[in-house]
Amino acid sequence: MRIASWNVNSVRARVANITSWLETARPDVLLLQEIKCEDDAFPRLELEAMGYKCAVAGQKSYNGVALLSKEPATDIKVGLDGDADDTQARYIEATVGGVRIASLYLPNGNPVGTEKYSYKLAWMARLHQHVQKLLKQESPFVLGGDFNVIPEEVDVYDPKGWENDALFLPQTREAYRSLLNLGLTEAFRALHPDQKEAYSFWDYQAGAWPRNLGLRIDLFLLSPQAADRLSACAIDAAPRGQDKASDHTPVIVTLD
DNA sequence: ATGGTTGTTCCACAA
Repeated sequence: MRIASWNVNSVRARVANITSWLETARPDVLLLQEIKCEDDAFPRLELEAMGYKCAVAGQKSYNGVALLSKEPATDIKVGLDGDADDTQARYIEATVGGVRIASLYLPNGNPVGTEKYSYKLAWMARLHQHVQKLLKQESPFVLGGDFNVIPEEVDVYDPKGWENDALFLPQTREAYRSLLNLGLTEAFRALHPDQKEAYSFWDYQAGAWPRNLGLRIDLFLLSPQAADRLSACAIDAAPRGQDKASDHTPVIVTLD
């Protein structure tokens, strides 16, 4: 089973990029983030024509996540528990082929020192709580998406320049590590412990893409039962170089 | 220190 994740930075602006990538990549599941539209505006017909069912948690203008799958997804859950007032569409989870799969868009958190950063930490705490519940099932699950966390120095082109950013602050990485330490496996780094300059995001500004000034923030976290089946994890940088590209590129994990 | 870019929307904000 191959599961891909892609922050598309507006699904409506990216329909051509997504369909052309799906034509050749053909993952079993595609997780999307930052779809930036409500459910009714989601380009369902175009993606169904590619052979995918769509489970969508949309929102006007900002955020929004989706889970596309060749086989129908069941038991769809939208949002994380723990804050009834949270209206941001950042989490969708469903079962495909016996695997529980989540598409998540973790809050960016900048600027630090504002309510945006406290929301990020609170959201991570809610995710932590939810993962504890999932782990009790002792079955395979995969959390994929834009984590907006730079796990380690090797995952950013300029660690010094990012040390005060919400994506790389010690407190952010601490919350991320405590999530991992529940017993999850970060698929890419587990399989490629020494690979440098393996990025999944390059800013639109300042020639970040041609200069390869990137970040690796699009991740797959696997439960022990999913990690047992982990056979590959790759970043496909090609879509980032195409016309009208998102600032993120797809990452693909393979479970046997 | 600033500016560099993209998308959505209302004349900024988020990234």
